[in-house]
This record gives sequence, C-alpha cells and structure tokens, in this order.
Amino acid sequence: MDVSKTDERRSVIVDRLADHVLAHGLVSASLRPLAKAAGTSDRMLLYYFADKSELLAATLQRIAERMTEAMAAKVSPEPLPLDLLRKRLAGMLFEDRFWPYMCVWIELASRAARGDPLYAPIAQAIGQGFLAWGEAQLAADSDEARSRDAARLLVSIEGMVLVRAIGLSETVDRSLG
Amino acid sequence: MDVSKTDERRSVIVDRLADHVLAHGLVSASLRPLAKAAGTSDRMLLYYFADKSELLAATLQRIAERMTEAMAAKVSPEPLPLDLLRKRLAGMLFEDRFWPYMCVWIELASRAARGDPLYAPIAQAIGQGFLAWGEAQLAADSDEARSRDAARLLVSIEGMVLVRAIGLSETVDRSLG
DNA sequence: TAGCTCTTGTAGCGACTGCTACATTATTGT
DNA sequence: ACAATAATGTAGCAGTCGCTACAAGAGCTA
Repeated sequence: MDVSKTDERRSVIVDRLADHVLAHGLVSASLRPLAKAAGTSDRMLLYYFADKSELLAATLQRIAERMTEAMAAKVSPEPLPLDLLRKRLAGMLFEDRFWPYMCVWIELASRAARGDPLYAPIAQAIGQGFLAWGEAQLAADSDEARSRDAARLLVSIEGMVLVRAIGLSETVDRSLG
Repeated sequence: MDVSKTDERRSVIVDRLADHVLAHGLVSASLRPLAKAAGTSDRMLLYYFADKSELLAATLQRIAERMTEAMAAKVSPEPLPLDLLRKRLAGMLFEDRFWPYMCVWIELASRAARGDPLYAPIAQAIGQGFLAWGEAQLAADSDEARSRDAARLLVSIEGMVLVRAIGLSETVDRSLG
C-alpha cells in the first residue's frame, strides 16, 4: 500500500515547516505563512494534518530529531567530567547554527510553563531526552552522582541559554570562568 | 497641575494589566481582554497609552517593580555565600505566588531571544538588575569573585526556572542536592 | 470508457487583531 | 454662563486567525 506516498509528502512538508519555525519562531507559525514556506496552501496543510496542533507537534518532533542527531554526532569516545562536558556543550549550543534551536526551545518552555496541553508534554520529553544523553556522556563514581551531575548539566546549560537569550552573553562567559 | 489625575488613572490601569498578564501571560495580552480586566474599554487603553507597545512596556515595568520589591524584602542582613543564597532564592522563586512572575519572565526571554525591539531591552535591564542585586547579597573575597558568583547565581537560577517550567521539578531538586 | 478515490483550488465564515473616525458627555477654567 | 478641554461610547476598518463547504481536476480500477 502506498500510505508511503502520503507519508513521504507529509515528511517533506514537515521538513520545510521545521525550517520555517526555526527561522521565525512559533510566534509566527500560523497556517498561511507556514503553507507558503512549505510551498503549498493552508488548505493542504489541513489535508495532511488533522488540525494545527497535530501539524505543530509533528514539526516540533522533527526539530527535536534534528537536534538529537546533531548531539549524537558530538558524542565523546570516553566519558567526561561535568565541567568539561558543560564547556564543550555550551560552546556547541552557542554556535550560530544551533541558536535557532535554542530560541524555539525557550519558546516551547514558555508555553509549557503555563501548562499548555500541546507543548508541555513535548517539552518535558525533550528535557528528559537531554538528561539521558547527559548521563551517557558523564564520567561519575556512582549512579547517584551521575544522575545529579546530569541534572546539574541540564540546569546550567538551560541557565546559560536563557541568560544569553536576554542579551547577557558576557555574563555567561563570566559564569564559566 | 493635575497631570497627576491622568497619571493616577494610568497607574491604576497598569496595576490591573499587570495582574492580568501575570495570570494569563503575554500571549493573551490583546487589547480587548486587557481592557476588560482593567474595567475599561480598548478605546480607553489607547487613550491613555500611545499604542499597545507603550502599554505593554508600562505593564512589564510594573511587574518588574513588584518583583524588585519582593526581592528587596528578602535582603539578608549579612552577605551570603553563593550556595546558600542560591538555595534560598530558589526556595523563594518556586513559591506559588512567585511562579507567575517566572512564567512571564520566560515569555519575555523567548521574545528577547529573537531580538524583539520592545522586549529585548526590557529583559536585558531586568537581568542586569538581578546581577546587581546578587552582587549586593553575595559574600566574596574580591570584586572579581563577586562578579563571577553573581553571574553563576543568575545562570543557575535561570536554569532552575527553565527546567521547572518544562515540568522537571525533581531534576531541579537533584541538581541542588 | 465509466466510476471511484485521491488531491487540490476557491471562496468564505465567524472570530479576533490593533487601531481610528466621529460624536457625545463631563469637567474645568474664566 | 460659556467656552475650552478632557474623557468616553459607538461603530467600524482592514487585516489575520483556524478551519470548512463545495467543486473540480487527477489518477487509478473495473
């Protein structure tokens, strides 16, 4: 059966939607601009997706997948101590090519914070994925220490991202020094 | 002169707008709902304020003032080391009555991250205000250490806020342990 | 070739957006 | 008391929002 035909076209659309959301944010993710970015019509977006929520969920999932791939490519051959991993990760996330992901991430968090039923579970899942990634990367004496360090990694990375978001990059640098 | 008359009414309105934004977020801060919350009409909001930007700037400033007052009330008589101040502050910011401020703060940051000309300067100013507050609270051996610790305080507090926003409160706790 | 499903365009609905023109009432200063 | 100014209501404009009814083309199957 060629459910694949439809799925393939859906996938192409989702890719372009992801590009658009990364470039312009969830705040300008309304159907007509998204459709134009995907080279189609709002009518067709709602043909391939039940409604806007489903469309955005698929788009955010795609964005998360891209980020996961990028981070998988950054896996170190051996476990790293917290300080070192934090610095390497910070260096990566502040690259220009990754900053759009961080912008969307904050936007996602701001909606999750209000308990939005669409965004809150997505944001939580991404956060837990990051924790798991951190635990796999970290050198630690015990499982307890590993879990604690992963939590600290997540917290400090998110803090750096948010502080940079408000235009205080040099404060981020100072905190690392 | 009773410019005061107008200013007084503006101030009452701003107070109610602040309540509404804290309760429902910037995302639902459109003129008609705001007006209803302020007990007036959209027409009158634009009578007292030049446009929506000016109105929101005033509202966010009011919100920041309230937060500043709350933090001023929490000043410790003597300087505190970083770890202790961090824990006390985290305990405060995660109280139910302060969480709405954190939600608005993340929303503000998400818009600042995209360089929004209205929100970016406001967010940056608030961030710098926090840094100054932290430097005044921290015990440190040198100005350099004080500045670095204030940066670390800001980064870790923001990180905890963001991680809690995505529903991972227990991860925040683990990071503090 | 007839019919059927998949795909797509057109047009529009009702709600909401920021904002404004116009008119009217209330208040104030002289 | 009268004129000027401040304050407010009504109505609406032009645009966007998510979404949908309707119809027509495209492609396949019998």
